[in-house]
Amino acid sequence: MNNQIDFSDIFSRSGWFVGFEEDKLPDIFSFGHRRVYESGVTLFREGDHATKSYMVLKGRLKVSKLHEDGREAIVRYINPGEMTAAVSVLKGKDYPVTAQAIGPSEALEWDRETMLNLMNTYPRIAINLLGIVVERLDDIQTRYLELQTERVEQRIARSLLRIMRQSGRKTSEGILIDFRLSRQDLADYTGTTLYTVSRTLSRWEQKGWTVSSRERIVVTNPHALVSFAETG
Amino acid sequence: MNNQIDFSDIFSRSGWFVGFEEDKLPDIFSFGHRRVYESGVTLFREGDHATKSYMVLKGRLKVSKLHEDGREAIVRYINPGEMTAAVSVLKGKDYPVTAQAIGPSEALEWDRETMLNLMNTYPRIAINLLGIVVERLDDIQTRYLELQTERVEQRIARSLLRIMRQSGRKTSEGILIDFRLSRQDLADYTGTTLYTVSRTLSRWEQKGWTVSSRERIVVTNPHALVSFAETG
DNA sequence: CGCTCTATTGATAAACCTCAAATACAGTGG
DNA sequence: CCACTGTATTTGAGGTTTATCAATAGAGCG
Repeated sequence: MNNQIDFSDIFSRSGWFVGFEEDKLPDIFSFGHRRVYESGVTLFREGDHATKSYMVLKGRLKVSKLHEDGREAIVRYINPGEMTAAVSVLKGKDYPVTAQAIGPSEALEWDRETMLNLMNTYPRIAINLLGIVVERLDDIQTRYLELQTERVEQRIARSLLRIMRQSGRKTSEGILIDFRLSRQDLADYTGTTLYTVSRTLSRWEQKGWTVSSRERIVVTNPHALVSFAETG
Repeated sequence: MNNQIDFSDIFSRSGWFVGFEEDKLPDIFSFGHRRVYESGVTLFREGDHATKSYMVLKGRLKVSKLHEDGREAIVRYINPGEMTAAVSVLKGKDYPVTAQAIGPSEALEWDRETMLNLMNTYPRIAINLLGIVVERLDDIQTRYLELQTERVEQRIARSLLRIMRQSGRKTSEGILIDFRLSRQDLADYTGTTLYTVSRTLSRWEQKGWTVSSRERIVVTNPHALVSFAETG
C-alpha cells in the first residue's frame, strides 16, 4: 500500500485547521496515532462509549445509524481530511452513529485525553469544531426537509449529486463516484429501496444522464441531473 | 401581560450556562435586549443574513424549514430557556431556518457584536454551544432515521412523545401539550399530512391513549403510546 | 349569528415497497 | 484460463401504505 499522504490536500479540506499556520499542524498530527483499516472494518459502533476521534487520511468512512429491524440510514460519507467523532469523545458520550471503512482506508486517531490537551493548547479548535458541527446540522436538516417533501426519484438525484460533489472525480466519461457505491448504499442514503434505485438508474441511463455498473456510478450529464433535482 | 420571568427555571433549562455561577448570569443577560412578540410573528427567516441570537423567556418558537412548494418541515420547538440562532450569528452566516412565535412570547436578543464580546469574556460559552449543537444534531439524525425506516403511525407517536417531553405539562387529565398544536403542525413535524394525523388521533382517542380537540392534545396514556412507538 | 379556520371522515388514486426469479459480474482457486 | 461461487443488479407482478380530493361538521370570535 502506498504510504504517501498528500497533507497539503488534507489541510485544505479540513475545517479543523481554519486559522492555523500550516507549520503548527505537524505538531497537532504528531499527537495522533496513524492506523490502517481494511475494507469493511467497523471503526466504532453506535452506542459504544466514545474513546477516540478520527481524521480520515485515505479511503472513506461510511457513517450511519442502524434501526432495530436491520435497516440503516447513511448519515454521510467522511472523505480524506474530514473528521468524525470529534465532539462525542470530548463530551465523554457514546457514539451516536456507526463508522465503517469503505475500501482500504487510513485514519489518524486521537484519544480523549489528547483531544482535551489539544483543545487547551489551541483554543481555536473548539470554534472550528463548532463550524464543522453546524455545517453538518445544516446538511442533515436540509436532507430531512427533502425526505419529507420530495418524491423518491428527485431525492435519489439529490443524493447522487451530493455524493458526487463530495467524492466525485472527473474522468473522460463524466464525473465518477470515487468509491464502491452499491444500489443498496444509495438507497440507504436516500431513504428508499435498492429496487427503486436500480429502476431509476436504468431510466437515467436511457436518458444519458448516468452510466452505472456494479457498485460504480458515473454522472455523464450533471447539468440535466441538477435541473431535475431542482424542479422535480 | 405578566412580566415576571422565572429565571431560576430558565437557568436550569439552558445548556448555555453549564459551569457558570448563577450570579454571573444577570451580567450576561444585561447585555441582551428583551422583547415581546405577538403570536405568529416571524423572528427571522431562512436565508436572511443572521444578525441576532435569541433566548426564549416566555412562550415558544417554532423553528422550521420551508420548501418551495409551500410545505414546511418543523425542525423543533424552542422552549423557555433555550437558544436559537446562536451559532449562525457568530459565524456571520445566513439563518438556515425560519423562527416564528407560537402564542404570545418573549425573548432575550443579542446582536453579533455582543455575542462575540461575551464569548471573549466567557470562553466557556463556545464549549457550551458545542454541546447544544451536538445535541440537536443527534436529535435530527435520529428523526431522520425514523423518517426513513418507520411507518406514519409510529412516527406520529414518536413526534407526539418528543413534543410532550419537551413541552408537556401534567394535568388531571394527563400530560397536556402546553401550546397551540394543530393537526397540520403535528403533520409538519412528523412528515405526513393533516388527514393522516387526524385519523390517527381519532384511533388513539378510541383506545384511550389521547384526548384531542382544536389545536390541543392531551396524552392520557403515555405508557401505551411509548410502547407503541417502540414496537410499532 | 354568521364568518373563518380547523378537524373529521369517506372514497379514490398514486407512489412506492415487497417478493420472486432471472441475469450479470468479480474474485477465487484449480 | 476457466469454471465456480457468492454478490449485486435487473425487471415484472402485485399489494400496501399513505396522499389526495371532496364534502361536512365543529369551534371560536367579533
